[in-house]
Amino acid sequence: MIDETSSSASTEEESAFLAEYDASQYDRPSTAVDTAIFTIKDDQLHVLLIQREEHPFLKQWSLVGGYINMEVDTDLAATAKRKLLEKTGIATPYLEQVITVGDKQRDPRGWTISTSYFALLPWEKIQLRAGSGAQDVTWHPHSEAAEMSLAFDHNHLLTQCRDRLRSKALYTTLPVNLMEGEFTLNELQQAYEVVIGKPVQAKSFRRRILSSGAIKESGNMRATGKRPAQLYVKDETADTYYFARTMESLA
Amino acid sequence: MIDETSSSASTEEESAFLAEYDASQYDRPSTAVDTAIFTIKDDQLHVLLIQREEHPFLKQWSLVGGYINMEVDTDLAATAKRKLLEKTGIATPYLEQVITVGDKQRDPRGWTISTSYFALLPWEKIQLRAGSGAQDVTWHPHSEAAEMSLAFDHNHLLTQCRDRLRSKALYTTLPVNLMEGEFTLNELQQAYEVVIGKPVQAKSFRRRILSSGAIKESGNMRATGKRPAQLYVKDETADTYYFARTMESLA
DNA sequence: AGAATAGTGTCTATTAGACATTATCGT
DNA sequence: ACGATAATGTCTAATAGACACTATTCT
Repeated sequence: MIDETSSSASTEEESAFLAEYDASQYDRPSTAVDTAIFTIKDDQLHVLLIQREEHPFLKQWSLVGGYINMEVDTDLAATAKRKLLEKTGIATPYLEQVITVGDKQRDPRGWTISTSYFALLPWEKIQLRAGSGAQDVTWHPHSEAAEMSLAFDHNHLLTQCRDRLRSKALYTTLPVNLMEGEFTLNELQQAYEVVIGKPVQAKSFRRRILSSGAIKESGNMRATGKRPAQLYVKDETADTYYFARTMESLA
Repeated sequence: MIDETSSSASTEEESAFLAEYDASQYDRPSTAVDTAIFTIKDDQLHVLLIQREEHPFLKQWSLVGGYINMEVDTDLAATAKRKLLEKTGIATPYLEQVITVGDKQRDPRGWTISTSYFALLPWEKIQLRAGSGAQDVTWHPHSEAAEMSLAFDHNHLLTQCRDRLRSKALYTTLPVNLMEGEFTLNELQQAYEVVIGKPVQAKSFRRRILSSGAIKESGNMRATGKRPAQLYVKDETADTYYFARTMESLA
């Protein structure tokens, strides 16, 4: 059921309207994109933070983000990816939009909007790049970051991103995105446990993961002293798998 | 772990910076909020659409939305609620943020952002208000709306909202928000079936809902011809309940 | 009694939890 | 053989699906 007047995205009348339209004449909130970049390092969930070099919140730590550049960013995710590439050198992370906040209070300069994402990176891949002006960009254990006073409402955004990640780890194969190359099932299980914050049953875990199709045997074994472990790699053709039941996860 | 320089949201230096800051000097995307307002009417999922009175997409149907008014809207949800109140007279619907889209193409005037929400309303409560200028605001069956060519990328936003609603109906008590006052379990089951698009097992459904604590017996019975049915009301003190397992829903 | 709608009994199927047991390595 | 880590066997628990069956009303 197409409306009669619908397909006219370029009538003369509309062209005239657009020609006179001045995009900058109305007051608008400023718009940013902020990403909680997660990785696992030393058996702990870490998040990448940047120390601000400008007001407001000068010197305070913040998520990786910045304003949309309407010249170069084709869409919102492009802004997130651009900042991520600048700071970590990684172009194609797992990236998921979480929540958009916008109000009068979160920035002392007035009404602002920020769309938050979280990214998952395998630690091995990362080579940090000092930002312009030797900006301080460093990994913080999530537990510590959560206790810090971050810039803007980034504590809130970080919590939202963290909760989403933890919750999805209970019923999806998302944490597979934290792995790189070949890995054992026990290593993947550890990644899950770090994300969830609790141990999981090895047997249940293996049953679920292996039936999900998210990973496949690499053919090789890891010989680390005792009984060698089967090595797996991500099945790049597989989407994130959603289980019909959530894991309870142990006390 | 508080950074030494962190709590200084009002140093002299920062005050000076803020005083000189001119919020309008930078180019920014325009920012809107659009809501898919859902209700069930005649055993079909309906969505409220508005016929646009302005360019671009003049005369085409769109979701209920509009620009953020930085003067009156305290936050993003306030914009959604303001528009919803204007069109439906309802102030406190169930409202959930779904996705934020932003790119160069979705509006011919250039880079724009829209944050989408969906709202759930019981049909009985609604009294439509013709908008300013006798604007055309009407309910459309979702199946028809999905076939129409909506303004901007509202087909995409509608799909996202619809998918989120359907998906959550399989493992939460969200559809309870579509009910008003007293209702029978069969009526609630029908609401679920309309949202999901498939029939569900009565026995499983009753087991789940009654164990969720989302509703409680009203004490009254509905006498509609045959065996009378127990009437229930929402338990307003209960949050949306998340089941540990997803319903399969029948073919 | 019969029809219609409300609601239950109960059996099966699936899959997670628990945890004992076996498998395979290095020394 | 022993210790350690990898992996499996298998029993129980929880809950969804299927569907026959009972309950309550009206005519």
